[in-house]
Amino acid sequence: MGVKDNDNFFERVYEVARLIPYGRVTSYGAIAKCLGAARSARMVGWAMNACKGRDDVPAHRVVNRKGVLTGKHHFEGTNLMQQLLESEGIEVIDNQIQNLDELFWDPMTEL
DNA sequence: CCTGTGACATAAG
DNA sequence: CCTTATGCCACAG
Repeated sequence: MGVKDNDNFFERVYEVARLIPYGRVTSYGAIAKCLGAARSARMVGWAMNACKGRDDVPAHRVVNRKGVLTGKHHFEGTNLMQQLLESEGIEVIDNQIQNLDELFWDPMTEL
């Protein structure tokens, strides 16, 4: 329907992001790798920037490799992202996800 | 076609 | 821990 259903890369990022289980997180690089563009981690983040307005995309579950909420500044307010994560049972201290080892969800491994 | 940009990743100091 | 620098790639203008 419409002129273009898929924007490809962006849509794919959103698709993977939607698959992130509740109370879990993943990294930009992991998603990028899952898409076959392991070196385009920045594009994933950029896609997130364009995800504003999409309730289907839990961007708050996507963090950087260290589990740091690097993109929190792109959410409304200053601590919305952290609140969303804590709301799912994820402990966040100083913008960093705790127990990342267990919470990390790898789309390559889990899928 | 070229340039700028960006919520990363990695390395180096 | 911090900042800088480089690579890397998709997209917008």
